[in-house]
Amino acid sequence: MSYITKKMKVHRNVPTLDATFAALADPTRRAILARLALGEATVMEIANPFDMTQPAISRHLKVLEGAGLIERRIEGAKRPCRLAPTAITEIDQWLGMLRQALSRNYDRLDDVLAGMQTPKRRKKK
Amino acid sequence: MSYITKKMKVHRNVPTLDATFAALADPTRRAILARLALGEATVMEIANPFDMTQPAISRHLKVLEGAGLIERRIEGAKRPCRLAPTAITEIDQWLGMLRQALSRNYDRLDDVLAGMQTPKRRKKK
DNA sequence: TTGTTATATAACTCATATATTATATAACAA
DNA sequence: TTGTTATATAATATATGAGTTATATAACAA
Repeated sequence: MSYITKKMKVHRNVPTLDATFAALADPTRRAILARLALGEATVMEIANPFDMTQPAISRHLKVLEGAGLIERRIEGAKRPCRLAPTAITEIDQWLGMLRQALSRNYDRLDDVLAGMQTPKRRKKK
Repeated sequence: MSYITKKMKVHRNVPTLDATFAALADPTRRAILARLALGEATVMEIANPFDMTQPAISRHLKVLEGAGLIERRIEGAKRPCRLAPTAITEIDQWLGMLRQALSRNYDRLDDVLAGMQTPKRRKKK
């Protein structure tokens, strides 16, 4: 029996996780986040170390902002960026499900191993 | 002053995080993982709830396996899949950096707020 | 005002990803 | 053996994504 009874249409209406994971899938964007982990920075400060044009970086920043991974303020002509907490929280929540499942599997493995010692015994770890 | 002195070529030589985040960016694949969190399942068992063809699901499973998110055994003609722990661990490690930075920012905010009470006090930038 | 700096947007190219249908392979059942 | 089930692969169409150059806008400095 399946965990769901009817055909499942994948809902694209939870764009946040899509956007966040997609944003993190790009190494340039992860490098930008690593940079911002050191502190706030303007677009040009971020762009400088990269072998890439400023428009390319601007697009990456837009993606990161859309994913809730960074925030930007306006300071004259500059747009300093910094890390935002929201997306990380959401990711952690979702990963929690997998972590739990994996730890349950681990417990089950312990059961199996324990069962090999004392067969026919059902044990909880 | 920049945190790195010369132009930075983004290294594509850490394919694991790329692959893992990219795998998680797809809602179908996240739904598959959610299914597997309930326990091992064969390809057809996984495919059934989805409004999508079997080859499409097979490809998704290949992506998930390539990302280290699932493992598969061979059992006759069936290929049961289950969650794998490796990718999650790696993600957690990487996210750790962001979490740390965010909590430091939070502490700094506390400093700022504290500084507002007692002005002229030295602020750590 | 004029020129310069900081950033964003548009138009375009090229590569990659996702889905489909059709088909191949391998195990199983009769 | 033959037919059926379980899964994978190939060929293909279409969409999306990341980079480029050129240009627009807005703030700043002189």
